[in-house]
Amino acid sequence: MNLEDTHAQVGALLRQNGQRYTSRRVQLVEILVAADGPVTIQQILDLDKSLAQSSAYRNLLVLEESHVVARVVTGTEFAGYELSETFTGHHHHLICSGCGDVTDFSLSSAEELALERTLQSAANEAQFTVEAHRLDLIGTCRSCT
Amino acid sequence: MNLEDTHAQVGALLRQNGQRYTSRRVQLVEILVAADGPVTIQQILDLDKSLAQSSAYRNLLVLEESHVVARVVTGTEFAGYELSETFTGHHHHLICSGCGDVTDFSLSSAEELALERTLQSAANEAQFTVEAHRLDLIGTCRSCT
DNA sequence: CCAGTAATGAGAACCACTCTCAGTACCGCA
DNA sequence: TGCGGTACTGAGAGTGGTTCTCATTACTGG
Repeated sequence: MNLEDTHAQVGALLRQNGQRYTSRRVQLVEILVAADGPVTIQQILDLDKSLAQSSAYRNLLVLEESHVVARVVTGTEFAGYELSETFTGHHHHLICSGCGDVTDFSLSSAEELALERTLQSAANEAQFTVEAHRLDLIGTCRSCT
Repeated sequence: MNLEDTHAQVGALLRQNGQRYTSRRVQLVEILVAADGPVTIQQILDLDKSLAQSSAYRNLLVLEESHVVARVVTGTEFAGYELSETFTGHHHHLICSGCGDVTDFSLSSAEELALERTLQSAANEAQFTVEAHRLDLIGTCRSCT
């Protein structure tokens, strides 16, 4: 999805929730678009010195409630935020235990389908209704090897 | 693994780390053995009123460092603790978005092997060295349906 | 242009978690 | 069995990421 369409769709999602697509929120979305994985609040504040911490948290919450961004908890540390799968497509995370960096990766649709089938049957056994799955790899990234 | 063996092995792991297996730690392990999923600090404190909060956190940290327990971060909420996979076997989590409850489930070894092969090849592409994977299902549990 | 309402920034408040420290329990050793 | 040293414990204070409050500012519909 190109940047223009992204902004248009974010605006639509926000308006559906009775929210405005203000310049602060545009800035946040652009930061997230530029990243190839979840971004922490601290990184966002460093990238945009004029943004108040409270505004960052508040707007990310609004964006989360409008399903524009997703909050990602990778470890014991801080939370990160990334665009929701509506924009990024379904994906998973490579979490480096050395530097804490998180990057996205995807499985092929065949692999993903096989995984979903497996998970569905496991969930059926436990009488659990699946809404989503979360799959992360923990290990060492290229630059930490 | 039966309770006796569990305590013996926990004791061994702790001694390897220069730690003692005190009565407080025995209590913690017994609480975790009785659970069928991660337990929060609050639940532990409720189950054992005589345990100081600081002792709970400190001992869980010691047990974690000795690879007896694993800290599990399921959502935006609090952390939970469970016995490490040495004791429970490799497993995954069913996370109920309704009540927040977390229960364990496992895949068959064939399914698990297939998953690992898929993940390994995806990681190779990204030049990422895999240490572990984490797979959770988010949805609605039986009693919240 | 003018309410009325939503968004913003600065700082205070909150709360899960960690640290400090004085008192207690345990272990090795004679 | 007693003794010294070290680890463990509990109570409370401290820390830091996150959330709340509120006065000010910026939209938006009429």
